Amino acid sequence: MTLSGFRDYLPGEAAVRQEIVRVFRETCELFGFVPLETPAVERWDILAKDRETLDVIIYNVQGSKEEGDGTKKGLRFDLTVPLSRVVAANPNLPRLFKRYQAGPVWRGERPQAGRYREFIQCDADIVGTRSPVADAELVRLMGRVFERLNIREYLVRINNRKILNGLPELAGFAGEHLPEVLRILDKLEKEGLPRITSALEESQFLSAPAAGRILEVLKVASGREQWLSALRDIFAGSGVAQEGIGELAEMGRMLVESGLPAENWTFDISIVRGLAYYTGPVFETTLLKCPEMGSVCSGGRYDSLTGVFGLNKPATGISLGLDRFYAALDRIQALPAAHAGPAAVVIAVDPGSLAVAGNLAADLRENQVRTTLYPESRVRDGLAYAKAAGARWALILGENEMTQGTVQVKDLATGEQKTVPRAQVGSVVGG
RNA sequence: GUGGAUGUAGCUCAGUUGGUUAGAGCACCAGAUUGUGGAUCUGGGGGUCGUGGGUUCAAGUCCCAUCUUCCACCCCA
Repeated sequence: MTLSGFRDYLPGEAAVRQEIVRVFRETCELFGFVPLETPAVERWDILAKDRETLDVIIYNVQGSKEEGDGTKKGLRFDLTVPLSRVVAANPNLPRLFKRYQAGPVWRGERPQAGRYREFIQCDADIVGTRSPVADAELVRLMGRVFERLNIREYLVRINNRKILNGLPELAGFAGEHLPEVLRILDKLEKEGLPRITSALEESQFLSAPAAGRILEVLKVASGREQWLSALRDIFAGSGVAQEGIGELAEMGRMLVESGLPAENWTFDISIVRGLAYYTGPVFETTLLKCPEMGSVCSGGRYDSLTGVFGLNKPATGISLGLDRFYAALDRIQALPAAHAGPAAVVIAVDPGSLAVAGNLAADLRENQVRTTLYPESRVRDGLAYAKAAGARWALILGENEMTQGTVQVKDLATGEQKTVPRAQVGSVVGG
């Protein structure tokens, strides 16, 4: 029995999860990223550096009696803060640092479907450039991961915090109330424009004209070229917003050139992102067939986070939530196939044949065939194991075969069985 | 963290206003078949009814607590 929000992954599920991570890693390397690994446990002041409110979700780590020091520590709740720490602590890293990392993180929130207390994040980050080209590369990278997993029906929605930062100026409300306003905008997709409209109109922080200006922005909602030009007009007087719009325009051009299909991305003013450290472009990805699972992959630019640790470098990153992604794919029956378990099972008829069977298994493995040597000389059980394990071939040998120098090769998919000379087994099973 | 549902065999579930040794299908195991799985037949094992208390002559059924999973809020992958 596991703790609430913590789970075991039995082989069938674990194999598929690892397959997804494998695709993620390969794609990252194809995009020129290098791996990074950091500890699960971090000093508390590092984790809580950016936001005191995060305290509520950070797991406390008591440490052992033996270690005895009073350092307060906790489990990492994301991979971005540790990355920022590493970057700040290692000034000799390449000026342009592209790293990927897949590993567990912990958050003490109430579990729900696709939402756990321990979950794996697959992160790709680019440190050392302010160019929106980097943000576009991250979106393209994750698009590639989706494509390789045969997921075509997904949508990356992109916004820029700089545009949202122009809202107080545009609508005429105090900047300190922006977080409240953003919380309302964030619910646009979930609750719909009518409810958001009344929420804005009823807000204590907003005058009627202010609410009206915000609604004007909301009506543009999402789009690509038209969206950009509409916002350019609305935010004509705001320098920050214009800067943000310009960055998105460049991102958009790069996405088009990268070959990301137009139906897979859009700009959307209601994408906010809760984490406070975002400063520029932000993105969220949902599976169109499973919108109720929410964002399975998201991220954004955090140009000032490394500064918190003493070395100021711009950075942008994206993160695929493996567990939620898996839960969503499972729900829409789109999980990738995973090859795990033996392709061939070698079965000895009698104890005297086990050694020769072991030798045959070694040969098959030498030929890259995933092979189990059935450890007992019981044909019935060996075949049952082979079937249950999903193996394609059963290779049976006993005294008769040993004297003839042959092996019985049974194709478990068709039930066909034939006598094959020992030397040819590799070509039959391998091909 | 707040509010609300849920929990019976490995899985999906049934179980009548509390009333004898708690059932079904699938799965599993054994035999028919001591060198051949998946079909068929016959037989079989398996549940302290999530856990712990309480009410009652009697609790799967009622009450309380606790845990799990799920839903909403919050937050987010």
